[in-house]
Amino acid sequence: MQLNPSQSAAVEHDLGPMLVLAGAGSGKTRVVTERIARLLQRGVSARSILAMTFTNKASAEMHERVGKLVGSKLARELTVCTFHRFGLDVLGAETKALGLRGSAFAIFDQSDCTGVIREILRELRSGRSYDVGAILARISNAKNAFQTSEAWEEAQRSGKGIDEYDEVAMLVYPRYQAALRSFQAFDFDDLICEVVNLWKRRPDVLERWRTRYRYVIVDEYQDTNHAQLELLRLLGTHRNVVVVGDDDQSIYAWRGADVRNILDFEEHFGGAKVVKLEHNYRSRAPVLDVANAVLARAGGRRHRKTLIATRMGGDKVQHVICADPDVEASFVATEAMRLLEREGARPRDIAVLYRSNLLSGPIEAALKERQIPIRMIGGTQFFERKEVKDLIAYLKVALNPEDEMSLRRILNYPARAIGDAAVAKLAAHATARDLILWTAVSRPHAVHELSSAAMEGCRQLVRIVEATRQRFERGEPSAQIARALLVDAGFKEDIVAGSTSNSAAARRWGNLEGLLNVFTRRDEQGKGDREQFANFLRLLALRQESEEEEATDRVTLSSMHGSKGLEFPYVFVIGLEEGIMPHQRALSERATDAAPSGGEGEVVGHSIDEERRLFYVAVTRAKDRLYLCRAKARGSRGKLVPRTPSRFLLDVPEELLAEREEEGPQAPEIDKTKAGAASVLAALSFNPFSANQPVIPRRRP
DNA sequence: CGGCCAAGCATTTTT
DNA sequence: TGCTTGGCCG
Repeated sequence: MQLNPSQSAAVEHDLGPMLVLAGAGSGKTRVVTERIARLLQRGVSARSILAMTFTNKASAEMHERVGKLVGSKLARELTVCTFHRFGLDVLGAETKALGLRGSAFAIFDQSDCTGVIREILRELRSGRSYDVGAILARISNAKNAFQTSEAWEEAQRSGKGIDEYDEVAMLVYPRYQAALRSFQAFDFDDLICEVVNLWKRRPDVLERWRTRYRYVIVDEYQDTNHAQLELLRLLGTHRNVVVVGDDDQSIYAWRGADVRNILDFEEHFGGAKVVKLEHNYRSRAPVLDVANAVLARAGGRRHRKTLIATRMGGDKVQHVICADPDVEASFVATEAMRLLEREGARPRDIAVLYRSNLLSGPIEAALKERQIPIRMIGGTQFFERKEVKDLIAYLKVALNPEDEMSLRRILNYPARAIGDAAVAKLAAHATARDLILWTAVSRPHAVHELSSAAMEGCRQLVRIVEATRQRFERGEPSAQIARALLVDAGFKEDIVAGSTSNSAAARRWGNLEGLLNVFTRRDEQGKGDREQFANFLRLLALRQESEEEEATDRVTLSSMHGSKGLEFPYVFVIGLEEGIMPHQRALSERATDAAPSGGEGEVVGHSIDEERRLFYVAVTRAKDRLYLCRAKARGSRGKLVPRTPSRFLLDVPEELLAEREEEGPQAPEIDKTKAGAASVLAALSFNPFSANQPVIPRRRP
């Protein structure tokens, strides 16, 4: 298909900064990929082009699509990666300038970081428990604003009120930074901030990167934070900076994204050209009418855009009013069934979106009941799951005994009598003699006053790690090594013993199998030596899913956030009630909420707008048909509570919606709970536990 | 040190 | 309502 005039303007644009305001479904990726192809055609060297995205998935897709246009050989020369990956590569290439011991550093994910903070809080013995996530969020905000702990403290004290969490965060921040440095580790924020710091400190280093990358393209620009803007400003002196985004889809302010980056782009990069892509090629007119109505009420500063439909016709958007969540779920499932059987829809054409993952339960059950295959997006990232991290930590220690963070993680996992006291003794012993912790662990008899149980625990751990190390030396495939390790360390027993239910244990074991599969796949493709494997493990923190599925034909269940960038012919949005969408937390502030640094007060109004944009994102996922569902009553910690319709729903003019009521199964409401459970079991007609429960082989005694 | 029980509390989560 | 967390006791 031909490009429209705005699209070609963006593709053809020559020199100088440009902001492409790409409304939902306006062919943004196409514009970016065609633009890259165009640059290459004009003789720009592929090596001088840098395209940054936020997710691995987005960068993979972009890379692939450019490859289709220009050939994979040329595409390989391009740098298409996530912001964080770029930061990592810069830091990795500049270890000398950074003054790091050795060339490797660790990358700490969220749980590593909260672990560090938990430890610091324990040392501070504040006598009260805190939400570590809230503290981390504040530290993260400060870091991204390049406030040192002192400057931050100063700013906070002179400025308006500081709350309790600010106080603690101030106390923790410098210790947290010091701890990271002592582990020679970077957190995700550091991957960006430390690049900026380095470049500011060392103009000569910056100059090298500037000459290398003369064309920079950034996707989803509305999601960038202050540090990323700084990085871009430093790198973009050639002024060939092109950013693409949509301020109306800014939904990550709570994670530190600063929508002002996209609003003020023209100020940050003087003389910028602005192109608006307002033609929508995704959704039918009735869907877009609703989307535009939602935006019409948006407050705050915006780059005003109105989506223009190109796909006319189509059904009115349905407003489905359900008696309760079970009715809602059965409506969704029944309607999905109808679409599959009568309208020729494939499962992959259907998505169910919700504000909070908590809402997925009934839908999941209702779809399963009808044997409809589902795929869930969201939840804890694969590589952040505890058991996965435990196994990785073992492997890391076996490959590098100096990795103290990983060692501490596995020291007493599974439990082997090395508690807090024993760890403290081991650490004290090591520090006093200037040894690494591992050395102390391998010679427990030398450690003063270590209990004999703990000593035995150390010996056991050393045996396991040592056996693993030898396997690596013999060059066994990594999957095989990991499998043996699982047996040696007794993961299975611990998981079975430590899980509340069989299905939980099965799920966790399944995650380990998933990790083994990742290893196997890697083993099969050429593999590489121990060092490469160690590096691979290190990079897992930056990777999301175990890169499976995708191609599977299933109904998608996703949080609204998780659905960004996706599209489906049929979309159900559920739970459109006050308190859920917008979420309660957006309506009333909580002490643990971290206000984005530099934010202009009025936090509450701010977040309501973000909720509205989130609703807009959800609506614009739909191509052909959209169902907006709400329940008249919904459980809130156990009790069924009446619910009022979401204000966003009320903002949509009535004539744009087709309203229908769902009363639920006419089956006389005898005993709801019993009838419900019984009918579910009857419908399943097979053992509900056998479904996703891999057989757990018993280990020989 | 580890297991058990009770209280508290519960968004969203690209890297 | 169901899970995590922390405190207490064996």
